[in-house]
Amino acid sequence: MNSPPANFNPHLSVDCVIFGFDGDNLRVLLIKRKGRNTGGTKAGKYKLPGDLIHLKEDLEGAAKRVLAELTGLENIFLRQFSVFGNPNRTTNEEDHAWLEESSGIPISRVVTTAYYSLIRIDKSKTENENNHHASWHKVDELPNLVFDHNQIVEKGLATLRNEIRFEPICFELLPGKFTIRQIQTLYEVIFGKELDNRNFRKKLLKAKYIVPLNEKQKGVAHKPALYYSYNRNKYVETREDVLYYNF
Amino acid sequence: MNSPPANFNPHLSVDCVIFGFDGDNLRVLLIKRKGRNTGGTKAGKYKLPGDLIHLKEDLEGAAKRVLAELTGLENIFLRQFSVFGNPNRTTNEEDHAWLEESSGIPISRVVTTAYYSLIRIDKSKTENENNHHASWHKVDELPNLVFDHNQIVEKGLATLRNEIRFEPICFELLPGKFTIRQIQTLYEVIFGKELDNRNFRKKLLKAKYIVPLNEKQKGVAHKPALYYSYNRNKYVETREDVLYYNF
DNA sequence: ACAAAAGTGTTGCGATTACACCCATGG
DNA sequence: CCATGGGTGTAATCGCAACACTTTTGT
Repeated sequence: MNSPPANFNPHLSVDCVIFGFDGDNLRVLLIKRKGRNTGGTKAGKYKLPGDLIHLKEDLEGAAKRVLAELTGLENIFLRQFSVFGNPNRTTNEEDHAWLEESSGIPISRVVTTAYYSLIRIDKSKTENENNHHASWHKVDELPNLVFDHNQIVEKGLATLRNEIRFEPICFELLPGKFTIRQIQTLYEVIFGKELDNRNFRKKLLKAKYIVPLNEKQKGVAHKPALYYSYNRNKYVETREDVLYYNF
Repeated sequence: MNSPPANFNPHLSVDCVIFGFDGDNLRVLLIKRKGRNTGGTKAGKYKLPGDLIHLKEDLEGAAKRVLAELTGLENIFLRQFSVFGNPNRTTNEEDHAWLEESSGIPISRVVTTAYYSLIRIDKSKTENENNHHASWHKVDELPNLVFDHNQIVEKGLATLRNEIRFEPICFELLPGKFTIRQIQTLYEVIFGKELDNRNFRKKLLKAKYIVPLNEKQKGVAHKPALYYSYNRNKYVETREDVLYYNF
């Protein structure tokens, strides 16, 4: 009925859990599914950004492609964390119909490799600048997603929660200059609990890769905070993992 | 030229890095590749146990199937750790020929999901009891494996090294009753360094899930060691992670 | 002057390290 | 009685947790 696979493999996909931090909340970038059904009653379920893998394409390459299309950014933090291959993950009727329709080929089961990615919201294309109907959603107030995408987010979040304790990857989520308080808030929302701020700064500022700038906040109605920046080289050289949170 | 896929998906496989501990060394279970070439000049390269995924089969199910066939064991420790999907991972000519021959179908690129598994060598079928030409190899003296299997082992080992620091999974590798020294040796070979045995026991024996038995070693030419066993329930109940090695 | 968030030090406790000798057994 | 590896305690140090007040700014 349909022609054989054209440029992509009908069994393999990547999906990206893209995290961003708006200063108060950890958010995930979702897109609204396009397709015939969009106008119907069940219009526009949300899904994770993802795509089938092109023939001859690397998995990570596919993830980067999806990311670049969506956010306009290259060289962003990207890490594989799991594979989802349950044979009935795509058997929900509506989901399956959409799959075949949007890919144009008959599809039985899709195994997806899941990546999580950390981006600076301010650097990304805004929600309206791309034509993917993308939007940022609070990670703890997500709508129902297609397939097993809720599960994928959950596992991606668990991975982030774990890895951020040992590696200074939080800076991928923060602007180029930031205050210590911003880092602390980020940790607090990721761990879901408050941290003692004296102890937090003490620990954090031992890290030589967090360097103070000669610049303070402006226009705030309280003592302005000092800005810092992250020196990746200092981390790579020394590999000192001062961040070691046992929450 | 060939008939379409019969019972399995030609793009998806699982591979298992099966670790065992013989009392002195960490070992990996390898099988010798069967096929026409076996008799030829380049006879019998080693590979990881693995297989293509059956249609409608779960990824983890496939890994369990491979494991059960090979070792005769069910319910063994199994954990997904990565996906390898580089499009030229199977392009080595010899490897690729073997792939198509043994599967009977034309194959372009195979994405494999890698699992690592911990088993008690003594409980497994012996090397001769199965007909897969399986053998245990010291993890630091592996031969050249097919495809990217050396890389897969390396990453599996790195994962094990990390996870064993936080979870009491070492018992999966030890016999039902064991001495503290055995655990220590296991950690030493995995971390590749010696540990202070007074401090090691002190830390270890705080864990309530390691319970002393009323039995000692017999027939050793020195003070016999006390045997202990692992109480999984005590761990699951309390989740006390006393194992916390910062090697 | 007031509100609001930034920034700062000390003390007690528990965990980690370093380190050396006696014990039980088989041969 | 000797060789072998099992098993034990203490003291010094380090890192972590708990905790409250002063500073700087805008209004």
